[in-house]
Amino acid sequence: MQGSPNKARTAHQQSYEALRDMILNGTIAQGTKLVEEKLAAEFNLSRTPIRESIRKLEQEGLVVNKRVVKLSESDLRNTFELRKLLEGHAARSAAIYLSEKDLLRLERCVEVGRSGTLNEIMEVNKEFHEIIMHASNNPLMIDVFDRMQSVIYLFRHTVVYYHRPFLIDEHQRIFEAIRAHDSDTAEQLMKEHLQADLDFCLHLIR
Amino acid sequence: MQGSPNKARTAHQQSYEALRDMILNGTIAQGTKLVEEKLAAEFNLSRTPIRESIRKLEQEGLVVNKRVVKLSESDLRNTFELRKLLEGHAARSAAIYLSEKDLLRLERCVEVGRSGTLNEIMEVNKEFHEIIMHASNNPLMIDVFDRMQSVIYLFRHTVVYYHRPFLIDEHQRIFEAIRAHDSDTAEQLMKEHLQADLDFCLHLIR
DNA sequence: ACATTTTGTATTGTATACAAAAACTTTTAT
DNA sequence: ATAAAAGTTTTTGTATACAATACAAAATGT
Repeated sequence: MQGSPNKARTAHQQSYEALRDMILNGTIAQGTKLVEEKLAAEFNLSRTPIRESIRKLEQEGLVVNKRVVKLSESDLRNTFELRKLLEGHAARSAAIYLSEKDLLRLERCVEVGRSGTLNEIMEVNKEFHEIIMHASNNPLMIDVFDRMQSVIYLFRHTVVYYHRPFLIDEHQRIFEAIRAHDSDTAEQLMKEHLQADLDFCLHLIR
Repeated sequence: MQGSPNKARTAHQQSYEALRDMILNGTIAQGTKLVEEKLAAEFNLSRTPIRESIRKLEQEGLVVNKRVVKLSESDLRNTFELRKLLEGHAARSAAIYLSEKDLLRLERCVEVGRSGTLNEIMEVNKEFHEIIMHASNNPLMIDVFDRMQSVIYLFRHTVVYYHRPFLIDEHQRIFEAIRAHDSDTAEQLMKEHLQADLDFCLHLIR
C-alpha cells in the first residue's frame, strides 16, 4: 500500500509525513511552536505546503494551536477509553466474521510477538490491532482509529519498549477467543487488554 | 463563547461555514465538483482561503476527492453504528454523572419536543443528544461526535421532517433512565433509539 | 513603582502569478 | 470505427509578496 517509497508525492504530503515522524520520534519536542516560515526554510519549500501539513497535523491531534501537543494523563485516559469502545466492538465483529486468512495473520502476529526483535514486536503489535479493527468492516470507525494512530504510537512505544508483562499472552487469548467465535469473550478480553496497557502507561509516566 | 455574531472571523472560516451550509441544505448538490477558482470568484476571495475550506470539509467527510459526497445506504449504517457506540457509552455516563442543571435541560428538550414548532423540535433534538454526549466527559469522543454532526444533520432533517413516530417518547424514556441513574437501561434505550432512527431513515430512502 | 498606551517585531492570513499535472479534444494511424 | 498520440484547456500545486493581526517591549503618564 504505502510501502512503495514513491517519490511522486506532492510537497505537502512529504512535509506532512516528515513533520509527523519528527514529532513521533521526539526530534521536535512536545510544546514546540511550529512556525511556518522556519519549517519552510528547513524543508526548502514555501509556506504554502507547510501550512497544509500543519493543518492536517492539527486535525490528527498532534498539533494544537500551532504547538506540538503535550500529552497529558487525561489524554491518555481519553484515548484508551475510545479505543476500548472501538476495538472492543471490532473484536466482537472479528469473532463472528474474520476470514481464515486473517486468522492465520493474527496467529503469526502472536508468534512473532514471542520470538521477534523489538522492532518486529512493535510492528506485529500494530498489525494485530489493525487486523481486528478492520474486521469491524466499518470504514468510518477504521478512519477514527487511523486518526488516533499517531497519538497511540507515542504511547505504544513505551509499552513495548519497557516490556510490559503478559502483553503477548493477552494477544494469544484474544486470538483464541476470536478463533473460537466467542464474541463476548473476545470483546471482554480486548477491553481488559487495553485497560492493562493504559494502567501500565499510567504507571510509567508518574 | 461563540454566540457573539462576531464579524472578525477570517475569510476561510466564513467560506467554510458558507460552503458547509450550502452543502447541507442542498444548494450545492451531492456529487458536485468543487473547483477552487469558481468558488473563489463566487465568494469574492482568492483561492487560498477556499482551499482551506475544502480541505476542512474533506476532513469532515462532506467532500471526497473534490466532490460533494453522495451519501449511500452503507454510509448511513456506518454512521449510526458508530453513533450507537459513542452515544450508548455517553448515556451510561450520563446516568451516573449528569448534573441537576443538565437534567433539567434534558427535561426541557423533551417538553419542547412535544409542543414546539418543527424548527424548535429539530433544535432540541440536537440539544438532547449533545447534552448526553457531553456527559461522556471525554473530549476526544465529543470531537469525533462533532465531526459527524454535518453528516448526521443531513439525515436528521428527514427524520424530524417526516415525523418519525415515538421519537419523543423514546427521548422521554431515555431521560427517565438517566434521572433514575439506571445506566444499563440508559445505554440500552439509547442504542434502540438510534437503531429506530436508522431503520426509519433506511425505510425512507428506498 | 504601576498601569496604560505606543511602537516595533514576529507571525499568520490573503492575493496573485506561474508551473505542473490532470482532464478533455482533436487528430492520426490502423 | 477505434485506439493511440498529440495537443489544448482546465485545474491544482507551489512560490512569493504584501496586508492584517497578535505579541512583546518600550515609553509615557499617573
